[in-house]
Amino acid sequence: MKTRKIDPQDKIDRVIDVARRLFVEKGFHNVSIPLIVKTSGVSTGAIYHHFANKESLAQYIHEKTLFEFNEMLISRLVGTTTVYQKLKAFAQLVLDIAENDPVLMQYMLFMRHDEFMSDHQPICYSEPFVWVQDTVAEGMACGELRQGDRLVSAAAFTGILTRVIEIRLSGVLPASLADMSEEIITAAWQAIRAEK
Amino acid sequence: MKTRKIDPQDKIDRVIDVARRLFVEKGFHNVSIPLIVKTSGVSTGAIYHHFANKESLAQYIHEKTLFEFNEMLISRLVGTTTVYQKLKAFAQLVLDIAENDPVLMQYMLFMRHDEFMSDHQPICYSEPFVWVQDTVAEGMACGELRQGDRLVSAAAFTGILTRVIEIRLSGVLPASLADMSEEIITAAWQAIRAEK
DNA sequence: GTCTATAGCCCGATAGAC
DNA sequence: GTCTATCGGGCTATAGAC
Repeated sequence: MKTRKIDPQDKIDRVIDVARRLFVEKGFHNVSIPLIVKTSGVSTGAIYHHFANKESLAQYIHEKTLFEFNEMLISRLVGTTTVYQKLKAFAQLVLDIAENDPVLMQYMLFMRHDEFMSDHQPICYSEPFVWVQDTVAEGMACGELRQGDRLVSAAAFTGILTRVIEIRLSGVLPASLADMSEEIITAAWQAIRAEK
Repeated sequence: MKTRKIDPQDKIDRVIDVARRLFVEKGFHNVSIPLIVKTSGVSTGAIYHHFANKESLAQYIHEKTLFEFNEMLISRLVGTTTVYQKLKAFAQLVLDIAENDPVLMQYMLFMRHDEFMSDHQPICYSEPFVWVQDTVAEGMACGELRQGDRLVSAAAFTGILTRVIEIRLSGVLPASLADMSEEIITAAWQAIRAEK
């Protein structure tokens, strides 16, 4: 079996990683192609050979990121049955990602997708967030959760998580989310569960 | 008393209003001076006469917006005594603003301040959010709130509000926040209050 | 497929008349 | 104080060699 000299995919993967990090750090319009070229070590020509333009690159990164997150969620849900278990698995996942792959989480939470997607769907319509809404609806139906508007309860649950992650990633919260996860998940659950 | 012909302040106020709306809608770097000129009807020269550069304009808007919000909070807190009353007043304020002055709320929640302020303080350090943290600490001390990390509880309370506002302002939540305020504030309170 | 060089555009900021 | 006209610079995207 011949060893391939240099996989072209390596270059493009490097571009994608670097560009996603830079987009998150500086915002789409503060990241120039020359900067991506300098940071990734891949030339302008190579980038434009793979992507029609800067928007296409950003859109590709967007889809790839959502897909990765969704795959992780699906694998975490294996074996969960109650609404509590499912939502806890979701919460644990986002807290884990925030600590271990902060760029992915920052992209999901803070990226202004409308800067490169004119017909942009709000992120609340992306699969994982629709899943939270459906799970919340299920919890209301079976009495585990307080009755009410499913959008509001879903937003309450995710809002706690995202805001805690936000203060952690901005450096305000000194403790790691792993250490605080029990307390965070308790707060999120109290916000939506049915009264005893 | 003479009537002034044209108050120069009018022009500059129009620039500030227009620029804040455009910054919120499109982001700092997607708003060009020519666009502000066209939208506000005030010329390039007039803008640069009042502001050293585009960053200065954005910083002025930033300070003005935070100041306005803080003033509103202070006036809403008059007469409140318990931690519940105080936090409810805060919640009611942000929900009211989100419905009545969405640009102000969008600015507070979604603006990337680091695009025009290099030494930018995270917004969680701004006066109103520090106030929430202090109030939460007060509630823990007197037993109204569940014991725990004050940053986490404060983030839980504000996170519910901001996420609900986010889905409302993005058009996903059809019901007005005024109609949902009781349910929203209940969720936020349940997240942090002491067990009965 | 990948590179360098550069065309063409729009921006922020300035100059100078009024 | 306000205007129009314009300069210099950095950007996206392309051209053409290898």
